[in-house]
Amino acid sequence: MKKDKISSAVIRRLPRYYRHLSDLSHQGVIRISSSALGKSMNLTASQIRQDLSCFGEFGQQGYGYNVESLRKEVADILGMTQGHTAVVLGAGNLGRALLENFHFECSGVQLTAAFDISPELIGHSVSGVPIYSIDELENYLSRHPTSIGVLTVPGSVAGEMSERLIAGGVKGLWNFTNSELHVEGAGIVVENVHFADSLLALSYFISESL
Amino acid sequence: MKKDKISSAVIRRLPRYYRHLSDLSHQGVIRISSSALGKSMNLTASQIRQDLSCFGEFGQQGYGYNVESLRKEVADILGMTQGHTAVVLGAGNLGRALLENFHFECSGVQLTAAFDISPELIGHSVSGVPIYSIDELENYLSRHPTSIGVLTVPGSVAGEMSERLIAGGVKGLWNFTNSELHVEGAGIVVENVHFADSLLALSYFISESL
DNA sequence: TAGATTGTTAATCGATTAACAATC
DNA sequence: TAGATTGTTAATCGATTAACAATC
Repeated sequence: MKKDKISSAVIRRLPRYYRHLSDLSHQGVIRISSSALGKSMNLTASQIRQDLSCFGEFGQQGYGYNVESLRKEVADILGMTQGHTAVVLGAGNLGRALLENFHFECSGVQLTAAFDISPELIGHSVSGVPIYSIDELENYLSRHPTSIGVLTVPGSVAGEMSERLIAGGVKGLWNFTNSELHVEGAGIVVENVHFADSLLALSYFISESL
Repeated sequence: MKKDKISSAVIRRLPRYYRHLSDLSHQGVIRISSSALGKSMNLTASQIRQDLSCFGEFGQQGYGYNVESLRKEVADILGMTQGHTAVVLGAGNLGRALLENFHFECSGVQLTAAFDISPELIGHSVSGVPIYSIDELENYLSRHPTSIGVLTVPGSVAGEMSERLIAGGVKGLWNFTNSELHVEGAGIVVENVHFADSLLALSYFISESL
C-alpha cells in the first residue's frame, strides 16, 4: 500500500538502499530476498519490506526482489531520473573538491556551471565545468533552469547567495556553509552538510568509548 | 537522573545544542529557558529538558539555564575538552579544503599533521599544518598519540589507510570516502560523511515538492 | 510571597519488529 | 506440489510530548 507522507527515517535510508543495490548489481547479483539484503545492511527483513512498501510492490513471493529493477525503482523514488541540474557557488577548495572528485551524475544530477568572484578562476573550467563571474548568476539562471544550488561560499555571504538562487528559480540548496539558512518561500528545500556536527558526534563516541 | 545508554537521536542533537548555545553566548545572552531555546531551535521545551536530563541537572527552577555554563557542559559531554588530536590523510582538494577552511579547534580537536603521497605537497605546510609523506605515518603516530584519522584519500586506499591508522592507535575515523569501512577491533568508531546520501535526500525532497 | 521554570513521571505517538495469510 | 518469500496487519518497543510536584 502506497503511503502519502513518508517518514524522514525512511527517506534517510533510501540512499543506502540505492548504494547497496548498485553494488550488488555491479557484482552481478540478480535477485535478493529482504532477509539477505537485511543481513548485508544490518537491518531486519521486516524493516526493508516495510520501507519499500511505502512506495509500491516491488517484490515477488517466493522469489524476492530483482536487484537491478529494484535499484531502478529506488533511483526513481529518489528523483534521480528527474534530470535535476545544479550550479556550484564558490570555487574555493571545497567547491573545487566537489567539482573534481564528486560525481554528481552518479546521483542523477547534472552539474552545469560554477560561479566565483576570483578573476583568476573566472573563465576557466574545472573538470569540464565552466566557472563564471558571480555577476552572471541571474543571467545564467534565467537561461538555464536549475534545480539545485550548491553553497560552498564563505558563510558571510551564504544568506545573500541563497536569496539570489531562489529568485533565479532554484528549488533546493545544498548548504556546506556553517550559516543556518532561513529560507522563506514555499517549496524550497535546504539540505545542510554540517561537518562540525559530524566531527562532534565522532568526538562524543570516542570519548564515551574510553 | 543520568542515564547509562544515551540514544543516538539525543547524541545527534547535541552538536546543534552546542552551536545554538555558542551563538547565544556570543550575542551576550546570559540565561535562557527551555521553552525559549526550544522556540529558536524548533524543538519542544520538553524534549530539551529530557535530552539534557540524560547527562545531569544543569538548570534551575524559576530561572532556566545559564547559557555559557550550559554551553560548557555540552562541550564536555561531546568530548571537546578531551584534547583530541587528528591527522588528515590525503591533501587533495578535499583534504586541503578541510585544512584551510574547517576550524578543527572549534570542535576541540587539534589538527597536527597531514599526509600525502605527492612529492609536490610533501614538506610544505597548509594553514600551519605540515604535510608529510604517507611513509612517515607509523613513525609519526608512534611519537604523537592521535585520536582521530581523517580520510580524504581515494576510496581505493581507504581500507588500507584505516588499518594503518588503527594499528597506530587512532580511535576514530572520520571517513569522507565512498568506501564503506569495515573495521574490526573493539572501541574503534567510524563516522561516515556520505555526500551522495545527502544530495540524494535533497533530490528526493525537491522531486516530492514539485 | 507569587511567578516561573525545572527535572521527572506518565501518556501519547510513531517507528520497528514479529507474525501470518497470500501466492509465486 | 512444497518451499520460499512477499506485503500487510498486529504487537512491541522506543522516543517525544504533556503534566505536575518541587523549588528557586
